[in-house]
Amino acid sequence: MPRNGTDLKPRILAEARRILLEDGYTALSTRRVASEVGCTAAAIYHYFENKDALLHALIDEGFELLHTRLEAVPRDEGHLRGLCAAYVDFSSANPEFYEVMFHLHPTQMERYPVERYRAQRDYLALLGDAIIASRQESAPSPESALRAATLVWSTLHGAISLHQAMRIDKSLRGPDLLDDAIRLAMRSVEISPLPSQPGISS
Amino acid sequence: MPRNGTDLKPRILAEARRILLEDGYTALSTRRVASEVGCTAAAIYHYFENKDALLHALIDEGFELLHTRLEAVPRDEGHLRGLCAAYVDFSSANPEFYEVMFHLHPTQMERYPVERYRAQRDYLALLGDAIIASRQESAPSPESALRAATLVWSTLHGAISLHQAMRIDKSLRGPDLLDDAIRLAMRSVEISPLPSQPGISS
DNA sequence: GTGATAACTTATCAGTGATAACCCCTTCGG
DNA sequence: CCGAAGGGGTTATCACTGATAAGTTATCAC
Repeated sequence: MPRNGTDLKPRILAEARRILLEDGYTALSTRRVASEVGCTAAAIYHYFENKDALLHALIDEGFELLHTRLEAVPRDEGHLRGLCAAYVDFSSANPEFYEVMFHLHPTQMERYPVERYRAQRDYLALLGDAIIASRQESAPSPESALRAATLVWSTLHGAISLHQAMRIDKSLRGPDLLDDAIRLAMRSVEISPLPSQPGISS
Repeated sequence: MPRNGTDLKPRILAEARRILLEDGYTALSTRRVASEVGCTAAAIYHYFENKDALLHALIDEGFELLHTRLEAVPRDEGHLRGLCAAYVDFSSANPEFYEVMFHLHPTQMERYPVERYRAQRDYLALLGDAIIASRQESAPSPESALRAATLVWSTLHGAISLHQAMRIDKSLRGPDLLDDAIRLAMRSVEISPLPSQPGISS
């Protein structure tokens, strides 16, 4: 039972989230979290197996936040476009969340199985449903919808990634690239099936 | 003058490159490099201002390699498609290079100005030229060619990034996503200008 | 009360990037 | 031929990082 008044676990999570959002991923160290919580670094290991577990809890939060954002998109005829815009908006509003959610490679975080990223299937399913709904005349199979959704996601992610890594040319405005990516993602499902898709039967 | 026989700088670079390619970015530490070179960690700081400078030299190598790969693409009617395929091939053949070249954020490597990534303008220029050449009937302006090239690049990068970070669904084959991205990137310039591009006059 | 157990702390380890101070070998001016 | 200069390193050390083992304290069940 807590001898420090309140339970430490939510406070650790809160401080870690604050540090991540305010000072970025590199500033997130166990000692820093501990000092702001008011405990010892070793205490964190009673609530989280290791630092990656703590980080993973934050990633879960990020996926949950993204999920609510995407669920809030009205399911009208502009559902797919709204999902794309909401995804990009989420990345711009929470760049630190986006970074740890999608940019941390297994190289840097190898302890956790990909299975825990199950929440990502949620938004892929959302995207897939929207894609199926957007072409009710020739409804694609679930598999090809998943593949098309992955391509949409990938298109948006590419622009977001380059934008956040500040790799695009200075003469280009970042938001323009993001807009272009959204338009292209929409196009990718309008004109699909793309020619010569070996893995797709339809 | 070298008292260790050969000059240490190329050997440091060689060992660092080997460690990066064989054991990945996280295994690349100054002490590890030093031990494999046969010197002390502090010696590295005589040849490189800090670890980031060493890493940056490797990134330069990566850009040079990518540059030669792209330059080798025949400039025929399939130039643009060849560039896309060569870019994707490079990322698959040299994932560790690709990671440090395009995935390291300023958060993790903040000492170096974006200007040193000038080599990236080379392949953007290559892409832009290929785009201009591919539509000689209505040649786009250099600015819109740069913008279109960035979108092509972004589309490829998105698929590569998700593939390398192992974020795509297990039921999907990674190469399929990469192929889809190449096709979509080609489509993006065939159907461009995309509708309602605020920043483009043509 | 007494034991068990959860909730910590203290001490410590191994490894990281980085720096200051020193040493040693070569080279060059005289 | 000799002594100063200086590049090419080394040793020692600092301030960090994540992580663990062992000890301590508070709380709860009985």
